[in-house]
Amino acid sequence: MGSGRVDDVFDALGDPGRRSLVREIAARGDATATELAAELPVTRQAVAKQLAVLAEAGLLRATRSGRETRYAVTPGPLRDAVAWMVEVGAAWDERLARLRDTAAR
Amino acid sequence: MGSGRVDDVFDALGDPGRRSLVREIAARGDATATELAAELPVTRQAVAKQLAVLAEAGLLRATRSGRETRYAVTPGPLRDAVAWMVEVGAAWDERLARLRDTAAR
DNA sequence: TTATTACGCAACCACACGGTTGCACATCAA
DNA sequence: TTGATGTGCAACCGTGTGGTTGCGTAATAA
Repeated sequence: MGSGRVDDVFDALGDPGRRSLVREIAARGDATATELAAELPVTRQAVAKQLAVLAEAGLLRATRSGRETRYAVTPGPLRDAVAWMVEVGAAWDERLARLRDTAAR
Repeated sequence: MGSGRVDDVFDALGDPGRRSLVREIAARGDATATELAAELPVTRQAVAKQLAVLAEAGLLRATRSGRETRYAVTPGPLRDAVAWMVEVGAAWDERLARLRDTAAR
């Protein structure tokens, strides 16, 4: 169950840098590669690469307007990943199943 | 918040093979490296290495009895990871609500 | 127009890491 | 004891990938 998309999400979230990007974008609402790179010790191209991976995994949505491309968080895949964790956890600990209510919302 | 332990969990779950191991152990209840490797196209040492990573992240608990070491899932860290995802998702939702208010005006 | 800004793409590089082989030690059965 | 089984540790290897530099192009500003 839910292995296809969920796998991509975990792969994408497997990198600390990418997790920071998701966190930052979620906090800002949206952002461009240039904006994000401005406050990081890496180049814009590096950030753009990671944003591409996140977008490929479905975690971000890219919208180009004029000469800039803005990225925003797509909560759907996150919910799938949460479901996976709850599922695995539920097999071992029924207490975790209660989180399903909170997460499913 | 939620950066220390959660980061280890995502790093550990970032590998497809390790996710399979967690899934399998959760289904069995517990298992040893030898048992798991018996049904995989990799060596016991490879499995043992991954189990060590998972245990280091707090996802597994190792219990040695006699000459065998059995691993079982520890649900705590999974809960933290779920919390992180819900948190990020919530931040997005909040932002979205704010945009909705602005647009309605 | 010219200059500037923001992207995207393509090589290239270095290092982390998953996997392997080999070996030594501990435990249980004979 | 001897033999089989289960681990753990160390060294080595190949590759995936995050990061960089460099360049070409589209969109705004002057």
